[in-house]
Amino acid sequence: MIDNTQAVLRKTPLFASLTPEEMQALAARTSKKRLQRGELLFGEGDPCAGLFLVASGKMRIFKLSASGREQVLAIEGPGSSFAELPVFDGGNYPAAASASEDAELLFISRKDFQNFCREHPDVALKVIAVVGARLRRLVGIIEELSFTTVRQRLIALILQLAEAEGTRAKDGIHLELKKSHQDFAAELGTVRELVSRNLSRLQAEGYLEVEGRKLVVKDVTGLKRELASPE
Amino acid sequence: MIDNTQAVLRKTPLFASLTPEEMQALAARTSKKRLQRGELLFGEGDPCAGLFLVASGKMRIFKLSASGREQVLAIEGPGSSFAELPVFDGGNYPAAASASEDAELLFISRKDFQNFCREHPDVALKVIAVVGARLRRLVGIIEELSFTTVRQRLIALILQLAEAEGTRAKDGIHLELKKSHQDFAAELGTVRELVSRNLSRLQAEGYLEVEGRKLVVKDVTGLKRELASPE
DNA sequence: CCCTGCGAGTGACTTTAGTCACTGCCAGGG
DNA sequence: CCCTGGCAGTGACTAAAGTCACTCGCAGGG
Repeated sequence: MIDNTQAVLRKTPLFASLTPEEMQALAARTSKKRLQRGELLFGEGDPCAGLFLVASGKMRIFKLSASGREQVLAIEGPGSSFAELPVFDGGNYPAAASASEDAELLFISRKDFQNFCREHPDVALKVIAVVGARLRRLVGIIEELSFTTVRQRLIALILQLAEAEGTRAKDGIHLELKKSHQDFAAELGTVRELVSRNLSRLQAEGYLEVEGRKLVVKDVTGLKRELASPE
Repeated sequence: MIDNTQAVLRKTPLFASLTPEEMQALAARTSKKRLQRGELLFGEGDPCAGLFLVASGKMRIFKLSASGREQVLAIEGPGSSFAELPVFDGGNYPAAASASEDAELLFISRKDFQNFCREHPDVALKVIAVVGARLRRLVGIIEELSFTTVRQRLIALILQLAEAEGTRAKDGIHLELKKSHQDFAAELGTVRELVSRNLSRLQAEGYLEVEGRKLVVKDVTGLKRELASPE
């Protein structure tokens, strides 16, 4: 499993450009962590211990409201890093992280990472690039929350999933949902019931076929039209 | 006005730690720009020309929706920089920027700034810190949009303004609003009418005294209670 | 095999948000 | 002095969003 560590580093944009020796050095400073689906890695406001890399599985970065609602900020898969930021500014984690699938992580302590950055200035530039991408995504979330309806966000999410993991058939694109409505609601910034209802409604309107967690997207262009038109 | 340039650099966190010679070198590469209140500096999606520093006035960074609504992402005053990000990742500006007050800016072209960063690795670390702060603010906006009502956001904004620029009197904290309801609506992610209505309602409930653009916050603790309690 | 618990679907309802249309106010320019 | 244009307030309405309270179905554990 140890040589695996370097493979993970190589797949992570932050470190992909390191020489084998540098990787070796860095790999020696990582530790492993396993999480089961649903397990919490850290909570919002926890002091920042260091940086995490996703080796396998998926991590969910989210905010939790006083009333128990969740808002997902990001879902990070293999090759992604997260919590880079508090490592630098010394603040606490601004959001919580839990495993949305069983996951394996690599951990690098704050100190080690900071030292490493000082010795490898180009890594700092990579950090900026990664953080920049994250920032763009957050701006996207704000845009969606501020300008669009739950219905539109749901449609956008479905189209995205269909594109990414759907299989084309002659009656439409088949798609298997891997999460509960609850989870989708958290990603869309709403509640379970609205996901359920909007799915039903989209089905009633003929855009979709819903059967349990299996979806058939029947009218992609129609859905896209829904996104574009203001009503 | 030219020596002024260095004063601005010194006030900007990104460059505050440079030596006088470095500042000199950098100052030589900046150009000035003046904007009148309301003037647009760049639009969303424009290709990124470089980095801007605020010398005086205020800049509003915002998103514009298809239907004409605005959502403010940040307001940057003297000493702030903005558009650092696209400088690095080469993408377009993710949002638009306009002057919310008459403003003077310093401009540094993408190339110059990149070269400068390469020669001064510690500046790159500063960039990370600045971007980190920005990211935290965006997460805050998402949290507000997702979890709170317009009413609560308005209350939070008023309390913030009262704290920052209000004057204490025995009938409450006096506060002069410097922007239109329209502008506040854009900051809160809603529409003019709701700002107007919610202000009236807060007055009716005895929390505020509204008279044109003059506000008297009469019950700070009551308002804070409104923020905490879910209803 | 029953019980339990989670996830899903839905009806009925309340509350917020947003839209439209109009009125009124005031400041500045012609 | 009138006209115009930007800003503010509000009534009346529609439409989203969210809440509450159930019911149903199914999978797993005891």
